[in-house]
Amino acid sequence: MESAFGIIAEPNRRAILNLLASSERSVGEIERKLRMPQPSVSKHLRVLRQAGFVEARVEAQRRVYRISPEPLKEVDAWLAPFRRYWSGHVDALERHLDRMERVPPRKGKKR
Amino acid sequence: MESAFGIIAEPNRRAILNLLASSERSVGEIERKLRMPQPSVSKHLRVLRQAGFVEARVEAQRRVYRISPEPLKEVDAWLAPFRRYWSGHVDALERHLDRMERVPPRKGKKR
DNA sequence: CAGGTATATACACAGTTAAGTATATACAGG
DNA sequence: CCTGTATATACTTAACTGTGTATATACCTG
Repeated sequence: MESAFGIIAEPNRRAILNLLASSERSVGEIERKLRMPQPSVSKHLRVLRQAGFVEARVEAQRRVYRISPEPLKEVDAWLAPFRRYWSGHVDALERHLDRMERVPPRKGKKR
Repeated sequence: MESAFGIIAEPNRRAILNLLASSERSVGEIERKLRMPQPSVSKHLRVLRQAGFVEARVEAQRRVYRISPEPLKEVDAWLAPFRRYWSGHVDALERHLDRMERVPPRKGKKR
């Protein structure tokens, strides 16, 4: 599943991203902070890397991972149409759209 | 998988939410607009309903679904720490945190 | 070079789940 | 009532995906 949404559906991956949100980390640091087996960390990081959520820098035997924002940006963008449901500015337009924008599918009108 | 993230990992469910973002719809309307088998629509709607993404109003034999924002709000909130990566205001603080906030490498066990 | 550290990968397995098909329930209208 | 419409649910199946275990690769230090 290559969708950004599918990637962040996994709790451990979100935990890793949360950790990287504040600063870059090596695999070992993630492993210890999250108390998660090393192969698991590496595998999740691979998924995140291939999906563009993180990128790695090689530093001797270490790989230091950091956030790469593109896919998260995409998720953020997807949320846009829904923000009106909680973004305070509850004006008439919203209710209006909600009631009117129905497409009567080729039959008589109802209600 | 009860997490809001798991729920929206499914493309058809996102499509349904997108449709409902602009206005409420009956099951049949969704079925036709998305050209998706009715049992599939009903099943996805159940998942969405149980997870709090939508709520339904009964209207004769129809069930009219509409967005219920809470879980999406939660997703939106989760994104907050990452917004600094693309929210324009790229100031020194960010890079600073990114470099400095590393665990003091060794010198005794942590905690 | 040996030995240790850091990370990646291969493989088998188990749990989850979306899709398809069939059927059940509820209501409306003649 | 009977029929058609609208929606939900049961069950099976195939595909995926995360985990654990074991191993491979790379690099550093003495």
